[in-house]
Amino acid sequence: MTTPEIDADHTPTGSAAEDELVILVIRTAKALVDRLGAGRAGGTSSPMTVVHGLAARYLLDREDVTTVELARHLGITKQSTSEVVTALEETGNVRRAPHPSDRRARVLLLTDEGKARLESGRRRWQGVEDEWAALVGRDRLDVVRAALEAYLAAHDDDPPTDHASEC
Amino acid sequence: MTTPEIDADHTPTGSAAEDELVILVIRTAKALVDRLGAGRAGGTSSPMTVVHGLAARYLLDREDVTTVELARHLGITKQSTSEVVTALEETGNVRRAPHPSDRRARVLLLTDEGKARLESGRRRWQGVEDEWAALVGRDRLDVVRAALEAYLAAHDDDPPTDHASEC
DNA sequence: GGGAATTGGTAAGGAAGCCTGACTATACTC
DNA sequence: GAGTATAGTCAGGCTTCCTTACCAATTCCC
Repeated sequence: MTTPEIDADHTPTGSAAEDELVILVIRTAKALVDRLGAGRAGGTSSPMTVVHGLAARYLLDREDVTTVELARHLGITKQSTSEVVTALEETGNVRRAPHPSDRRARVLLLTDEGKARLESGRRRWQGVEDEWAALVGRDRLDVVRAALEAYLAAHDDDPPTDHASEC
Repeated sequence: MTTPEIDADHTPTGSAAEDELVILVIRTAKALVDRLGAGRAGGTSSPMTVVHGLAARYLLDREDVTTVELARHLGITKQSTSEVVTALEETGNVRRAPHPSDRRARVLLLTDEGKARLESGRRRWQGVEDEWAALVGRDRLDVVRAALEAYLAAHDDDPPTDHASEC
């Protein structure tokens, strides 16, 4: 323990395939998704998939999120978002309440049950993160976090054609 | 650096939603995929999707890759991999050649055209990476790369039930 | 040598996630 | 009040991937 000494220059293994960073991020994300999904298979409490988790996660501590705002955050269409929310609603994790000032909109609220389940999910995520930290060190992971946040902050807007502003 | 002394206070912004690292990785990956896919929409040269890119990327500089090995690398079933390879073959990027020593197997080889297209794709990835580097600095990105590689090295084996070794 | 079990590969059908297109109902602007 | 923009839903389809089922070549083992 205590800093596994990561060796930041790659010293290519010789054969082939030094993955690009972009590829690494995508592959890691897939590995994480698979990992998290595996837990779900065990009949866990989590809603359904990762998207549902992301959606619920976004709802936490917010009380004025509408479907379209969630859609923007998730980077998918509002229609797909609506499906996700419906699933979340049917499993008792989310409640649709009338919007206080806009009668066509509805705010999405986590139910108590939803909060509890999300909390369990978050603990699981935290576990993975801790494990990762044990591998490379907390400080490195902080750098990773900052870099990812910076990227997302820079282009958090590649909407898959909200398609409402098209002629 | 190399300080076991964990300094875990992130100074929460107060309002809400400090994303977990796991979430950040997944969201970044999606952003990247969307970004890369956007280029494809413009009638670009790239095969089809990110998976195809990952597959082609793995084939580069290797000459003895079979479908199942590729499947293992991609983390999907061999059936799905076969589909991917077929698509790659139909677009002239990959060629299936008989395996030198195993007559039931076939090796997957990038055609010259495939190599050219892959190269163009890699340049695009590199561009994204450069942009990111401009944002956070090369050195930080090197840390990110190392951390991702470490994670993948640790659990690169979550096969979605190869399902051939069951009961 | 001659099965039996493995392994590489393919084919057909289905589940899941997301998208486009079309349509209400409310809100904003003049 | 008319016209446009926005929140949301419904219907249908595409894509990706998985499951189940199946061949063909290989290896194990007697």
